[in-house]
Amino acid sequence: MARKSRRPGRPRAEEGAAVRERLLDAAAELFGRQGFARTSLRDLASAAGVTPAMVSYYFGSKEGLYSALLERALEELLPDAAALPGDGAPDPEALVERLFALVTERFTERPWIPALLVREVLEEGGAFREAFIERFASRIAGRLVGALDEARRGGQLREDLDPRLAYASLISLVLFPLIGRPIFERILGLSLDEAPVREKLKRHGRRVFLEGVLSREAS
Amino acid sequence: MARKSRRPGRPRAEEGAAVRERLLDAAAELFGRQGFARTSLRDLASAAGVTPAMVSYYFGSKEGLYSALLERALEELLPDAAALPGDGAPDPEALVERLFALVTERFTERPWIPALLVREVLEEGGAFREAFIERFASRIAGRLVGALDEARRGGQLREDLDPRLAYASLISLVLFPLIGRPIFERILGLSLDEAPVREKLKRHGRRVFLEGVLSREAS
DNA sequence: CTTGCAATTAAACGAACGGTCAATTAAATT
DNA sequence: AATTTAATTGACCGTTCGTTTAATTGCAAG
Repeated sequence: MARKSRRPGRPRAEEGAAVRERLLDAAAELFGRQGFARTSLRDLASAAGVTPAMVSYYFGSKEGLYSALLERALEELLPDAAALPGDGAPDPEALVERLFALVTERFTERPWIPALLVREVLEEGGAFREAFIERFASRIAGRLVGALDEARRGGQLREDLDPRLAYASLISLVLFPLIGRPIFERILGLSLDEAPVREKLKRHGRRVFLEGVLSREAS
Repeated sequence: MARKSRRPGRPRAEEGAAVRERLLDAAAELFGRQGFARTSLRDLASAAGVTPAMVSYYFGSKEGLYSALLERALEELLPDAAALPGDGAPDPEALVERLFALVTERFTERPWIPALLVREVLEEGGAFREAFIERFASRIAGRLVGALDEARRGGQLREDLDPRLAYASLISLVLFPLIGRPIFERILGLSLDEAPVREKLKRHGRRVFLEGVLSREAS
């Protein structure tokens, strides 16, 4: 990776990608794989082919690089979130289908996203938990709980359903197989790299959730 | 916590609990709350009221203390796992009820267990993943998948159900609300400290899963 | 009562860490 | 062409970490 040691000084303009971007890429890779604390500035710099001082230069500190990375990751997910439920027409089946498809595909094509989620949101003291809740989870939760409740009042879902618990179940069914992917794959002998398996998983999850919450008459 | 600094030497026999146990307790608390890397030996020792050298003395190293802790945690959970499915009589409803009750109660009364699960099993590179899969997850998975498949062949569950995916859904519904407990509690305004909320959650999870997998005729 | 082992402390060690800085080179501006 | 600014390095700093060691004290065995 890192070319042989260079002399100091500003490099010629022709060469490769911006250092800032390479540092962010290296951070996504290494923080996702081994976590924030276990990744040293020296690791990061060497993966990006520069010296640790560049982290200070571009991001002020290791924490700064981390914030920038999370910022970028969040930015990538926001359009997905925005495209989720049609606020006006509460069609729970379409919403659920869309949610399963979105999460399953995004999280398999960019496996460092669930890894970061585990490390920085689920984990006690995770650096990203606050930002994630404020700017992401609570917004989505609000809309989904609202949509579920509306569908319930419209008679599509079971009368006695608590929409908050339904939301928790939905998120569990959608997220946990991908968050626990390495473990499930090993003990069940499945591979989400294969598209047909992903399809089966989506179809199965959708069905369990919908059968579990739809009202009997409406189904 | 730690009494004023003592002179060296072996302490009088009368006083409190064994140092080894106090170190394990402190490790459960601190590793669960702030993680392995962010917990220094000095933190640990001070929480246990001794000096960091005691960790070397009793466990050889910080890693050794960690292994001993995980060992103890696993030992605590094994009886629960053993008491799970009656191998002979596949009654999915009873099994599911037992599983929800067990996990929900254990994980709320000892919140450092889900925290450790996140950190050391779910997390990429978690130190406990291998041991957990070998000695715990794969055994439970084998038995549960078997029980689910048997129930399916017996006509209690949907004919077209893949028991491995059903297992994944079951585990997701049982585990994720507790693993993501702090986040769910915040964005949904619930508190699992209250027993009635726990009961509602169990009942809801059980129902979603069972409605999602039971065959229509048999229910 | 003595001798030796067990348990503990204070002090210190070397390694690794995050971070800073002067020096250096190239590009941009005047 | 001269000057300023941007980007980069290598060397270094102070801190913190996990671990080791020597000294110290109590207890058990002979």
